[in-house]
Amino acid sequence: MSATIKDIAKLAGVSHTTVSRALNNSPLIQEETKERIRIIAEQLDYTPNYNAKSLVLDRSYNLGLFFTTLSNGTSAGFFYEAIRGVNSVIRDRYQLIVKGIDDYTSFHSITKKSFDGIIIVSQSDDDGPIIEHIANKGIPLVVLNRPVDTPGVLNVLSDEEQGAFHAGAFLVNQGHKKIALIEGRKGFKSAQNRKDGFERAMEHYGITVPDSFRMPGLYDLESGHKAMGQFLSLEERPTAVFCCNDEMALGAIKAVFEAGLQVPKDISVVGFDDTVFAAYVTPALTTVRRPIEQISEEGALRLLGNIENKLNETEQVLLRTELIVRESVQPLHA
Amino acid sequence: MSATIKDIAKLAGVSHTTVSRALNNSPLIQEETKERIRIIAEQLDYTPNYNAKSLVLDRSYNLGLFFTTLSNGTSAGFFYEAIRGVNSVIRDRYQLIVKGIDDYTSFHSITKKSFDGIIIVSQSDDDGPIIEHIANKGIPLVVLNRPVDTPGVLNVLSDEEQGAFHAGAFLVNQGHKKIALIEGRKGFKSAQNRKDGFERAMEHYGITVPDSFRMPGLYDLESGHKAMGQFLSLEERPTAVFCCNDEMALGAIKAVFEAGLQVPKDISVVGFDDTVFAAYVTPALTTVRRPIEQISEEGALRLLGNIENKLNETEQVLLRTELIVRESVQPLHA
DNA sequence: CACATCCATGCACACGTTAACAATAGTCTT
DNA sequence: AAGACTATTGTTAACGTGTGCATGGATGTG
Repeated sequence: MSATIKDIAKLAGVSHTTVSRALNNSPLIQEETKERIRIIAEQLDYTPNYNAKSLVLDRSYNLGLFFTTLSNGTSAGFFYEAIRGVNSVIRDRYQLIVKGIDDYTSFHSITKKSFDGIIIVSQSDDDGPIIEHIANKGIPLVVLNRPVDTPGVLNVLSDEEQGAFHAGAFLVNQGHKKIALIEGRKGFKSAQNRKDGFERAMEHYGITVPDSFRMPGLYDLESGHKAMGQFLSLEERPTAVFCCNDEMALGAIKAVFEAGLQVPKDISVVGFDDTVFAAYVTPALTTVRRPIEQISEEGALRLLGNIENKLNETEQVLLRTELIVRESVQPLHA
Repeated sequence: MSATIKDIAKLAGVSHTTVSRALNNSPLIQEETKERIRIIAEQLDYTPNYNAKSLVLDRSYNLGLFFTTLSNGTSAGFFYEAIRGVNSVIRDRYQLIVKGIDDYTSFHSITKKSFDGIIIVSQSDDDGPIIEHIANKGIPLVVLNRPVDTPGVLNVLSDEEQGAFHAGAFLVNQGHKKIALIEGRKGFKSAQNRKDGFERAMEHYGITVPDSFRMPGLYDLESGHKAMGQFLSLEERPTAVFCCNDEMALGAIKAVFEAGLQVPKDISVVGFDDTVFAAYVTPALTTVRRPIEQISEEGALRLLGNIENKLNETEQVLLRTELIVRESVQPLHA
């Protein structure tokens, strides 16, 4: 059906070896021979058979992009940005194969032959086994978005501690002194990091946060709502609340409105994640944005570096988050 | 490195052909021989080399999922749902290769050898050339989301005319009689379909829409804002406005608020698309949802049918939209 | 002029798999 | 008991490409 190097060879009156070399721009072949062959290839609309190439070169030209799950729980914006970021660096050098980890019944088919490298956008501790499997098989790997301590694995993620620090600092700089915290789900590393950053900011500015200004949370709407309820029932209320994610912030805002108060006029609220809806709720939410697209770009870039230079660099890279200031924080003039 | 059928053959004391047949469960091989070979394969942790398989079987096990663009303009939710839908159908039978059409500098590398089939989620008329290229190459193809008249191409999309009809009918059923229309961008087929559906609903219920109740639009925030401005300046205002997409609806709502009026109390608004933010704006937008996930499922299913049965069914499938009722429409009691 | 050197190309095989055809042994038929 | 048929396995080539080694011609050198 489609032309092969042998067809070209016949027309050019050379061996298929020469054609192969010419099309790969080998220095062994005379320049004019190359040119002649290139022209014939063009005329025949020749495209190399990548399956054959793969077989002999032992490369697949495939890059795996695996998400914890495709079916549920991954936010659309997150997903989109991750694919965009990776795609922007690989362009036409590799094919991007998108998969959900939970679609695998067995990791058996994940081999060095079928993937030149793999990018895991990890959103759960359950991804441990697949990470280990891939590392064991010796496939170049980068894990994004979640800290991971398997040795020999590249790891790129956002510096959430720093992001939370900035959010806290911002509140202080806006004149707030009575600042409360709604924590993330216990056991999640992100929850710990965000809390740590917040605490560090408070310490740094010499602000003490009483125990009554700290409430646990579960990263969901309801727990944010409940926590804010508690704060509102205090004799001395906080003037600002830092919520460890946007969803809890939304719940918190709802609680404020239900109490007949206003955000940000009566209480300021800051979230974390810059979820898609953050810009559209009322008031638009001031929040911390994780640079997902940048993370995936950086991750893809370093992975390609490892693949193409046959290195095995294995550091952990932290990228800075960005504070997105919208309308949910009120400056307080002393 | 990794085991091949020849390694298995040696251990089993048979020829590699027998191993190949055994592992492919050929009826030619004795059941006990099969079992013996399977056990050895298991022990060696054998995985077939798909590149070799592909070469001889002339199949790639790859399915292309192409979007008009990845870099810009595709909405995240749309993107996510499309991938989910397709992914749920193919599972482990194929690898899903995600690409942006605008990343291709040449379609040259898109061949029958590298893709067993291709799904195009089309969002622009500019996709014409690639569709034709793929159809010419004889690669099984389905185009989603946008009507396409290239012969020999499967086409699955939502019935927007019907969706707009329902939206219009809903307004009438809520008691509205003075209903206005903000049209989509001229020249877009979707604009025509949505308008047609709306008109049909008005006719069906015997409601006349004066010319002053019709404004052109560009599918963007600003044109929606401007059009609503016009309606508000009329002596006799409409009580409800159907906007041909959500973004214009948003602009329209903004105009209402700026005029000191309320949605839906003073004017009801309906959108189209169920964009991600539709649920989060205030008031939450009543709108028409296109079943993207269902479209991509249906499309993938039919594509696989064509691939695996070597058919070339080539019909156009219209799927029903769904009216999502939220808070932007007020029932009007006569 | 004989020999070494270098440049451009070809030969033959390899990659891992499937499949057409051949071969062997056992079974059935008459 | 001979021939036909069947069931199971093996032999060999093929898919399209890349590469180590061999080859042959041109060029340079003493």
